[in-house]
Amino acid sequence: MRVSLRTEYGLRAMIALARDFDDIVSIKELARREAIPGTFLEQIMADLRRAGLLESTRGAQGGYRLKNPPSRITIGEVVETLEGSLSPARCGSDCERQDGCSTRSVLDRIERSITETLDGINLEDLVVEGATHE
Amino acid sequence: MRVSLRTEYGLRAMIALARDFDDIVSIKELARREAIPGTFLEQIMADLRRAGLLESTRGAQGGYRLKNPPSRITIGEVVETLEGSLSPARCGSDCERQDGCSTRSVLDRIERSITETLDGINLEDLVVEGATHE
DNA sequence: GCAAACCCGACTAATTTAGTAAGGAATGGA
DNA sequence: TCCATTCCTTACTAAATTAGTCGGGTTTGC
Repeated sequence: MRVSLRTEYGLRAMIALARDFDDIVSIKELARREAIPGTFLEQIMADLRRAGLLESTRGAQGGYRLKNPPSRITIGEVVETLEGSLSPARCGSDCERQDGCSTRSVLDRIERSITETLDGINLEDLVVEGATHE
Repeated sequence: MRVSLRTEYGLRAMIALARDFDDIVSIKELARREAIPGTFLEQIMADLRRAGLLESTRGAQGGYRLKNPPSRITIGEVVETLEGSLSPARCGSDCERQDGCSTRSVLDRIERSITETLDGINLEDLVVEGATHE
């Protein structure tokens, strides 16, 4: 259960955009600032845009910016977009004790707890926390 | 960031042992009850024993049981044993802004939050919650 | 002694991760 | 109008991880 590098990159890019909320920043510039491979970041940003967390401007002088203010975007949204569900192989239709299945409730409980935790932290929190970094 | 099947198996086995806290249960029996491949479970149990969460008895009529009462074992311990750290590639010695590195603090904060959450749930909680399963 | 059970390391197939590569489409400015 | 810039999309690949299997060894109760 580790956070993938892909998600780390996505979080860092989102936090960088949160720091300059008013500007449009290109992938090239973001990749340079955060030392992330450009073509990889391109894919990540596309996913975040499709998920409705970013908006893009195409063409020259184009780039990305947050679709909502930093305080309105949680890291839960970012992580869920880039990682998908927490659960492993799901208890499917072949599970004979579907209703009260204890396995299901254990994983669900863990998933709910973690989701709640991550939804409780927004980008603004992280910008403030990491403000001293340069 | 998904919980591996390996960890799910480990959690289920630990919960099963928590239900019969007084008995010694063999891997064969545990594997049957929880429908987990026996030789795979064997490896998982060995890891949990090495981590100090289980104790084993060798030879005929041997098996495993929890080293401590269910209320004293958290799922954080189980998950950490079986999954290892949450973090991806760590911010190593080549990171030029080691001290105030914002990346580091972001991942650390996420990791701390999740760890706290998982350490707040013990095996007894889960036994009670899943008690209706059969 | 022998069967039941844990113990241990090596091996493998399938999947996921972390990218790279190549080209297409939109757009601002000269 | 042209063209450099920038986003957009799909396809591919090497390395790592996951989910096991396999074959043997050791311990112990009966």
